[in-house]
Amino acid sequence: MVSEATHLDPRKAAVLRAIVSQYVGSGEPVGSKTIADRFNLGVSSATVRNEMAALEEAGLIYQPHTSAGRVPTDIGYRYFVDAWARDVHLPAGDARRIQRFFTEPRWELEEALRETASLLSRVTNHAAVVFAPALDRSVVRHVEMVRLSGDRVMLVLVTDSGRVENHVVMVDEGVDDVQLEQANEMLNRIVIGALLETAAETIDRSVERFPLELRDAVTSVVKALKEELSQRETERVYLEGASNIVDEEKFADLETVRGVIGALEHRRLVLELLADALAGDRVSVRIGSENRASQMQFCSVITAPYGSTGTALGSLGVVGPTRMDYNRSIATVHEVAAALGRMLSELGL
Amino acid sequence: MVSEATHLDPRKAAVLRAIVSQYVGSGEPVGSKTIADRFNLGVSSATVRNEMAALEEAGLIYQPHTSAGRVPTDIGYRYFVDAWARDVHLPAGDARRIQRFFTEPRWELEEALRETASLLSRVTNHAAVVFAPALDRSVVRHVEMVRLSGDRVMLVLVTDSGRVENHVVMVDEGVDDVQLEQANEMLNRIVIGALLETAAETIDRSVERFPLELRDAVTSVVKALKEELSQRETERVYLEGASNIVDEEKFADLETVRGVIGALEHRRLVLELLADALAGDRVSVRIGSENRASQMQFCSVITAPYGSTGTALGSLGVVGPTRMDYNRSIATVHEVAAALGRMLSELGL
DNA sequence: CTTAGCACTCACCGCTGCGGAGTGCTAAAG
DNA sequence: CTTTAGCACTCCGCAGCGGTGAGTGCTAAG
Repeated sequence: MVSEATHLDPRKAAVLRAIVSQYVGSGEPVGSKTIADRFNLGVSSATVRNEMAALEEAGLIYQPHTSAGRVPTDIGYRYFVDAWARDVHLPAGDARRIQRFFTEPRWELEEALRETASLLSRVTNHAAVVFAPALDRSVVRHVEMVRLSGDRVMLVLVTDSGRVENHVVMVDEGVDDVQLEQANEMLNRIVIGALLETAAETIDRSVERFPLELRDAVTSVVKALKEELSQRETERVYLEGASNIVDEEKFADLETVRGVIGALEHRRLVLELLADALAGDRVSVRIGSENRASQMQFCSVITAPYGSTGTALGSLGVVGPTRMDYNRSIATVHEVAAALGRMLSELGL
Repeated sequence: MVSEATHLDPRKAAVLRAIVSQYVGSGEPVGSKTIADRFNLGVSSATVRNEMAALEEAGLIYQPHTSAGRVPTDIGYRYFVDAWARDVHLPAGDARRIQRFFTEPRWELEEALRETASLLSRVTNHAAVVFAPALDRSVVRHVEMVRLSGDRVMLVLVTDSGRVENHVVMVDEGVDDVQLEQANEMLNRIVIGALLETAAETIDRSVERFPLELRDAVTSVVKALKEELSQRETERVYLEGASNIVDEEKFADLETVRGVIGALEHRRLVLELLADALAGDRVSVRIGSENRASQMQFCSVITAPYGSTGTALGSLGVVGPTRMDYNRSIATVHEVAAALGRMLSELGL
């Protein structure tokens, strides 16, 4: 993925580090004098200038225009992150804030995840995203069919992870309450303990065990479940703090802001952002052009999987400008993911 | 609320109308010559200038600076809306688009509402909001208690409007499955047919009918339900198209955009916006400073209740700049509300 | 009451000149 | 060979300036 990191001699690295730190803070191109003055590298600005020329040659920094200071490129940020941004730990204040949040009792999974997104956005001042637990491991605990009106039946499916899936299916008008209840019992016998993923197939295999007049209903249940599983995941994305994008990005270009916010509204796109985090097991950082989506060229996305056992239940992350405080963001995402994982594991998931 | 509309003689009114129409289209202050040329009022620009001076005196328009054209004030927009923006009908294209949307079969209430918000935002190019059906009329159809783990029980509650409420409650470890089932049956006997609103109280009144070892569980069910009903409504707000705010507002001020988007993320605030629509029975328009929230001073909010029978089930609307095409927006909100109402009524709600 | 004419105002635009930050290069010092 | 001081150079950002044009308010005539 990331090309083998160019190796930099210690002083070049120090200069790069200084540039990134300074630029992230000030937002303005940083010059050689600033570095020589403020970071005690023990060399003069002239030397720094030489090093900068080399760093620019290597593609790690660039000048917005002749006779301006330097700004990190995406590659420069990448080096910075790989070299120094791992294993930084959180400011104590933030750590406490996160801890306090997770000690409050919380029963509702959805609410908890939404609020986690909100916490993440407030602590980092970036847009935050939480993707709800993957289905893979969920086991069906109960199925209930409830008649809403003549031919509309609500199918409710409860899993051990505390998720409730519901879907309206149509049944033949002729089906009476007794038949429905029989079908319900039968469904429960068949499906309890099955993985949610495979529930539809499990039912499908047993369809001939149902009385004839109910088969239509059962097959539509199967169909509904399959749809559900493929589509619902886009609805399990919680986004909070998108407004942070507006002012935190110094984007000259309103169009860019619009693009980013628009992209965040596309759940599919957000899902993609979070997808590879699910696969990995560490915090993942995607910087600027490393993002596939064109609207995200000026953003960095920091994501992490969360889960109690090491197998990821879901993932979460933040989206901010490439010019962000990577140390803090990474540490925060890491910590929140860990804390959420602990909370879920205490809930027995 | 709105102060008794100043009465304008026909020609002043015509000039105001011209100014609003023109300004909404062009976004630039409109001068007397433009009006005299483009709108055939049969008078010269000098006369228009005189009328404009009077309109400015009356507070309906203003000049951004001396020797600029005129721009409508909030009061001017208000006059415009009251006088001409009612009962305008939709461009045929939009009408068809809406109709087509609502002919697609749709079973999931939540999904339908979310997509309705999306439709509304795409047709109007504004941020759109849909507030889910009010609880008032929902009748409980079924209650189910499902044990998730030792002491955690998931309470699922299905209403005839197709809503599913779920909440995790804690029970005494000692309660076994048989007892739980008994309690469940009893709960169903008590609560089926009750209004969702009053379900908690209904249960509360019958708590002594339950066996002693289950009372704790039942009271926590009651508590959970009460919380649920008071809090959940903020989670029934669907917002789509917030990114439209970014570029459609010509806000010089990024801060304003940030404020608006931030406000839209606050579900409580959005809820307030939608609240009075629920009470009324027509499209409601709130212009600029007519909004209570300070962040909304530069926005107009157009809302309408929807519902099959005349009693509102919920409300929906759009949020855009005060400089919006009121005719179109009002007509669209009206039409979508009506169509959604029809759809729900076909579903038997 | 309407309108033509006119003087006036003021945002906008492009131009110019200046100051300053920051650079790259060169040559001397270590 | 590396570091550093010095210096000329580039170019952004800003402020000042006059011209242009849109739009106004006022006045006086129809």
